[in-house]
Amino acid sequence: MDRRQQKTRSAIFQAFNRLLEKKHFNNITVQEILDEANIGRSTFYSHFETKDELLREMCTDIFDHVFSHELCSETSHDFSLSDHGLHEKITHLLYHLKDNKGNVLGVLSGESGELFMRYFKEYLTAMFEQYPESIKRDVPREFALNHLVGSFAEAVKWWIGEKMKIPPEEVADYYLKLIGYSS
Amino acid sequence: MDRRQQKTRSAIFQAFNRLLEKKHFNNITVQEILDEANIGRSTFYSHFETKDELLREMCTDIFDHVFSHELCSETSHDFSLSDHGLHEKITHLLYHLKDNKGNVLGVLSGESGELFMRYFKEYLTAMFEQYPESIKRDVPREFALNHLVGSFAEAVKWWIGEKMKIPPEEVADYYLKLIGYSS
DNA sequence: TTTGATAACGAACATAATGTTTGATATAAT
DNA sequence: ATTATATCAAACATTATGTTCGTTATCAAA
Repeated sequence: MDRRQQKTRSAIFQAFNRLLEKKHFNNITVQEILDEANIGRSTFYSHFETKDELLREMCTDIFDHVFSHELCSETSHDFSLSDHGLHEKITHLLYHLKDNKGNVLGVLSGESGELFMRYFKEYLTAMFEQYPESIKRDVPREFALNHLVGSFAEAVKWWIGEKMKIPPEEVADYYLKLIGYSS
Repeated sequence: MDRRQQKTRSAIFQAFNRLLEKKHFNNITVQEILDEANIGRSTFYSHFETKDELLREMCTDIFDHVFSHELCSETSHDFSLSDHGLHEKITHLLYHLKDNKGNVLGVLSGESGELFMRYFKEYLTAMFEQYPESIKRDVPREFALNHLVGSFAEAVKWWIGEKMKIPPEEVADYYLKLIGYSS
């Protein structure tokens, strides 16, 4: 990819991030992004069709990074399933989120939380599906999966709201207790 | 209040509701509301400052109605706590939501659900606090309560997304199983 | 280092939605 | 019947979105 494209793309992302920390997604105009990123109007539209697509792409970038180890370690070797239990996986994920603090998490706890959460949940669904034993069987699968994903996402939101002061291991502990998971 | 005001106010609410059933809040224009309600532009703006405020007012209307029984039955007589277990209470609540189908469905769709969920969770927190046995004790109280409230709200959202085709009793069953609650 | 390709620029433009102002008309309260 | 005011329609200002186009700057490859 052309260096120029990389440069403007990342300029847009950074500008967008800065704005998202301050105001709600809906109240951010394209013009503000242009000013903050210091790029031309037509340039923006040659990269993203709409503001929504910008958010979508930014979210996938972030989560691809946060979930990268998780997913590839799972799909590449089979034995990793026994290597890493759900507890370790969750802990690992929380550490990643903690690392990403500056860029990303202001958004998640901030005003545009729901939009961000939607993408987060997509990734979480894929994750939990790799741990069939976590999905209770005396309840419809979709319902149980939705419960796991939703409650974990809520737990993370709460944790972030509490400034992540509880250690990841402990959060994982609490969560697994509440969903009745025994490794 | 002037009859004329009542008339247009309710005309706006009804029109808005009809539109919310068909399309997403964000994609509804004021013009469409005007056409559907058959009122003048300036009339709308003499009632509501923005489209968001219209949604907000409609939400409070709905919740005042849906939760009225719950709240008054709890605060008025003490014995109701022993009369109704958590299972019955949840079932009751779900039936109320189902009655409000049209309204709730529209309001909950997409990002419009944010407001709905916030109000909903406030009520739910109060509700779960009346059932101390539902809050697991080997986990910080705030974490556990957040889990109950968040996961129930998610379950309801899912249920509504599924057109409420599962009977309330069954949803209550599933949910209580997942949080490990034994009446 | 030259050259051909293309990304970025910026200004102008079309389109669409929001919200305001106006003075005339209709309807309510008393 | 009179007074107050809600509604109306139409025009208007404003703001944001997304597109177009000719120019300029930058890149990658020979």
